[in-house]
Amino acid sequence: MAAPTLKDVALRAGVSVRTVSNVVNDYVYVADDTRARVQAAIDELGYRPNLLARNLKLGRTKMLALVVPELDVPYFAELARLIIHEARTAGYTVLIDQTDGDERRERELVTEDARGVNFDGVIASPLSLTEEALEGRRASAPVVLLGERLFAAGVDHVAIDNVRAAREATEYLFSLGRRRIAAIGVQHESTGTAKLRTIGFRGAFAAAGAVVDEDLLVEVGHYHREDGAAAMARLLDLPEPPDAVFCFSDLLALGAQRVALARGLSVPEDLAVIGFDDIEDGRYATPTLTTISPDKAVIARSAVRQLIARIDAADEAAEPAQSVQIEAPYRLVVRESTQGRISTGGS
Amino acid sequence: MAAPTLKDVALRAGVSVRTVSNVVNDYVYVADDTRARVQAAIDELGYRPNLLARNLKLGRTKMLALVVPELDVPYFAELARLIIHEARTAGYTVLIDQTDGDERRERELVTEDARGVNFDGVIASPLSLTEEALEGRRASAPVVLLGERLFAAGVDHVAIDNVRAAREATEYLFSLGRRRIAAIGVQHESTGTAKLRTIGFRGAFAAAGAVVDEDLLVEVGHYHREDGAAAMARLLDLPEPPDAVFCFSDLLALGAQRVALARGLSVPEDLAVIGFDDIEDGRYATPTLTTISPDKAVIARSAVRQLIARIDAADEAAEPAQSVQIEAPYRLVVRESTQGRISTGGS
DNA sequence: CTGAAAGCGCTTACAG
DNA sequence: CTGAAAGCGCTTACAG
Repeated sequence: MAAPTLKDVALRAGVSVRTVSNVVNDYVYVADDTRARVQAAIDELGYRPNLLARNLKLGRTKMLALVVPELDVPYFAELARLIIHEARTAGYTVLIDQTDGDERRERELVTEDARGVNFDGVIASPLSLTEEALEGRRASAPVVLLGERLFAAGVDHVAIDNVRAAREATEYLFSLGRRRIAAIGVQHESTGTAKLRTIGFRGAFAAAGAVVDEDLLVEVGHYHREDGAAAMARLLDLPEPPDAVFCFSDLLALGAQRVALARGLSVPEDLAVIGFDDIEDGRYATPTLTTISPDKAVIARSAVRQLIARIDAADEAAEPAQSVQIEAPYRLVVRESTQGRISTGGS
Repeated sequence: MAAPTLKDVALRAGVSVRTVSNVVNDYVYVADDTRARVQAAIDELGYRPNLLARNLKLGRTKMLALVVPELDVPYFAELARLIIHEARTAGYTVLIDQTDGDERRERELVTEDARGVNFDGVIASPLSLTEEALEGRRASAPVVLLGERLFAAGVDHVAIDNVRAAREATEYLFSLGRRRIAAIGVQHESTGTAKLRTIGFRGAFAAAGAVVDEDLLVEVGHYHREDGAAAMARLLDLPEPPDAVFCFSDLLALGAQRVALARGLSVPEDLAVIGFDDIEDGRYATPTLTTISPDKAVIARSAVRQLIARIDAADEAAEPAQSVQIEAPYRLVVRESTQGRISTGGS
């Protein structure tokens, strides 16, 4: 009843465990007849190698940890899907650590010593990780960070140019003739994405020679639909409501759009809405959502490959190489929420 | 540079590894001063137990595998979030296996011998697993299945009563006075959810003394937005289009609704739409989506607890207990897509 | 091409 | 309450 071991197979095939191991691991120098005999024993016994023992011996697990704040945020779910796919292609399984945005857990997972642990490396999309936390990091498992750019931290990153993307989104709204342009998603506490996108937003105003009405910059606790909804409600209660809004995530945009529509506004006629992330949701909303679309496939692929390269490099005990900053492409995807209208006519 | 081991700590504290292990594992019978001395050594060395070694020794990993077709389908993402949360509460980490609906992979993960593997148990939400596959299963790791009911298979299940839920949804449409009621989501190949919901749908017709117009039953390849959109387009091209549609998932419903709106129909005036799953998406769509809402928290909690109970029972080597069928509650959530309208007026 | 043997770092039955 | 020692099931340097 106990699972057959390498030793059981060796006994049955009349060879040493060494040879069985060689067969199991497709080692080349095994005589054909030996291999056949061993394979027969394996099949008869239904032998399957014990991964736990292999892990201990080799010191690696062929598992990657993916650290995300919330798996049910579509952007993370879509990214997770791609990352799992890439990892699988490379022979790795993904273990998900959901932090719920808890900074302490993010920090632990990314900065703590991770030797002898169940994964070989970490891909993390931190919400609130500070540069200081990263400076003091003593993790032995390689880490690749997603979606932020905390320079000087000596950690590999994959991200789009958030400043430029945000500026493009805002400039596009200017180009439509909008003048009272709001932004939803500012976070003063943030060291990351929110700050960069705010800089881009302001940059577009500067370039247009326009002045930012600070009342139109709305801070949010999270990047969820409900935060977008609450923010929009506040904006619409202003004496002079906006005629366009740039939301720092598609979820914020969908929440904002919902409130605008529910209050009887026409989108885009009365209010142009643009989001960020290009989640599938926005492609089926009515109106469909204009958005900044980061190339998630490139982000996932780059992150997995870079991480695995680090893992392999660690095996060869080379000196720690320079940290790498990978810039993924993005594009502005124009849909109905800023330009078209659905065929129902209206207004 | 090498990570400190139990032995290093023992040497430094002047005790045996046994004692260090006792301290690390909070074994009660350790003298206070011994404990203090060992703890000091642990802190000085920065010792952290090697999980890989512990796994091998104990034969378990405190990891659960979650097998889902696609992580970026919101229903699975929301469920995954809850499952990860529950697992964490119980001291388990979750490893995600994404099958892309590939039946072979589903089968392998659920039915193969899983001794000496990186997880202690499996929660699976199979798309195409057949009863036969389950009959022949020789997995040693416990399995809990989600969302289907393949009786007689001797595997634990957690599911809502899909037949009753589907009938209720359909009866509700009848109660609104709708008569040409379509269904999107039929799958003739399916052994699971789709079949059960179809039965419920037909049951409502039977109860109402109405005849199902087979042209209004639309089969789909997947339960995605695009499938719902394509199905709706077909229905609207019918000489006598439906006045209501029951979609077997919210994604199908959102796709269907999008097409209806884009063609200038009013929802719910011209077409009532009801979905299944209650994903957050539907709560912010315009109009908001009426749906069957399975209690995902209960599903996640029941699944994790049942699985862990099996894992613990296996430790005690009791005889394999009867399989358990856990029925989770659900409710019909009525929103704008079947009754209200947004304040913009219209029609 | 293959064998005998060490060792990865833990946990724990057995003594005391 | 603690020690000395075996063993979980692999991989692999060392010989031959």
